[in-house]
Amino acid sequence: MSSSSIRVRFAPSPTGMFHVGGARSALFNWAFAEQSGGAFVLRIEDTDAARNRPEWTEGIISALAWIGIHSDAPGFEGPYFQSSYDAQHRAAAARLQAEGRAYHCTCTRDDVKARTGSEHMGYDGHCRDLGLTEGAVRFRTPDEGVTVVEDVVRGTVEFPNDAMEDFVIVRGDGSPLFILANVADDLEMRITHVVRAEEHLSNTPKQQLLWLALGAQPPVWAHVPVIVNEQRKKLSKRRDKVALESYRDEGYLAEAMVNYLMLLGWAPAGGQEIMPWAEMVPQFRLEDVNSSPAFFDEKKLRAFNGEYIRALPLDDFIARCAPWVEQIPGYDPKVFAGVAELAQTRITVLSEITANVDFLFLNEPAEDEASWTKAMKDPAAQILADAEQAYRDAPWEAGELKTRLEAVGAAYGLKLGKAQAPVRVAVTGRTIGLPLFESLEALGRERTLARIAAARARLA
RNA sequence: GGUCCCGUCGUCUAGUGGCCUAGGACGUCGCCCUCUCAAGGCGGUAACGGCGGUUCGAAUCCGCUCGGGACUACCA
Repeated sequence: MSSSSIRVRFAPSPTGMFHVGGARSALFNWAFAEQSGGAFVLRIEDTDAARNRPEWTEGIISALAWIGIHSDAPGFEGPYFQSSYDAQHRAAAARLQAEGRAYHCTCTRDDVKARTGSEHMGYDGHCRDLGLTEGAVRFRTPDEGVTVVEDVVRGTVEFPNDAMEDFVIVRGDGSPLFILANVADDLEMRITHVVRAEEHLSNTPKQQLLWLALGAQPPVWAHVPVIVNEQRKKLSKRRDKVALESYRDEGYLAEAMVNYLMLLGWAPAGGQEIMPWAEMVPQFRLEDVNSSPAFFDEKKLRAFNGEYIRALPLDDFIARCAPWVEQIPGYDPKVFAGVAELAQTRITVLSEITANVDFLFLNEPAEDEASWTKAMKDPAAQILADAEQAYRDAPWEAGELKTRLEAVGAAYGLKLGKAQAPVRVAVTGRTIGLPLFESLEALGRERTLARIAAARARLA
């Protein structure tokens, strides 16, 4: 890998399950780093001890690995933990104070409100020149002019300085805040491009001021659009299904998830959407990323997943189903291998494999009341009786089983489409499923006849 | 309230002044195929938020307006 000086970072805080929005940001960073042979730095922003938990950190690392961002891949650096850079953060704050760029302040929110008479007005600069030696530390922002942020996806964005309050960079207890720690770390880790979600855009002028005050050249900024729900609100951990892990557990393929996520806010040239990672990377451009929010559409994700499942070589498909089918009591890998191909076009998430093949392994087919009432109508009892008769001595092969059931149905003026329904439900428990006669062949004569008999008994 | 961002089919997008009677994908609807269900094939549906301007010509440029969103903590 040709190494470049490009260094990006992904800096999640471990305060919950790993989010699809975070995954998308990570992927954009990863693609950008990979295409230039640059570095991708993973930094866990764990300075909010009250909300952090080690298992969330583990979750981030394993979720990143799942989508192809492995800690042993070339270019990957970290994980670093923000909490272990506390000394550097404090040093940065001290330097800012020493140079008159920041000052102590003992005002409370209420003090400020009382003075300004407004909920909405920011800090009024009360302690600016008081020369206090304790309390929180605030950064002195310019009173006039504008701070210009050059953003690769948004263009030039100007923020009037008079609307920017002197913000707190260190708490009263001496611990640095995100806004400072984040900048100090990016500086320390020589980050060249900050690619993150748009929700951080309004922090950016402040951070840019911090970079400058710390004597450094700010990075290239790229604020990618947020991912929203159907209400067009930012995806929220409590309201929306956002945990990457839950998609993995449902049987979404990592390749499909990655492909889909990359398309949220970006599109490869030529209109082709299903595209492997290796082909997307070289053509990914930050400047081509859209600036409007994107809705996370699980329907489309499912469609992608179905495509990816169907494209799997059969062996691979079988292997990927293992975590689900192995949990079916009585599971037999050889039997499953025999019907797997029939199931491959019929599922869109891997977890659906269970309902398609469980009848082959369970002692009794699954109970589904709706299927039963739908299929066991009028001539059902006779059809089952005749089928049982016809199958008793039939050569146990799908084509023959089909021919015989066709004949059974014909006696009642029924096409195979109707005639097969009672048999299907008797044997598999459900009205929909794999092609019936191949299923019977796989099940075997003995169990097929037993289930037909059981259904007849229930009907009688 | 303040600051900022965004606005093409229901959704993700292509489109950067004429190739646009706006293309693709998902969804949806219909047809074909068919032992159920899928898959597959074919076809349909549906959008430039609005109003003004610039221009021979605007989805593309400008202004206004409306609508949506983010941030606004001694959280990250």
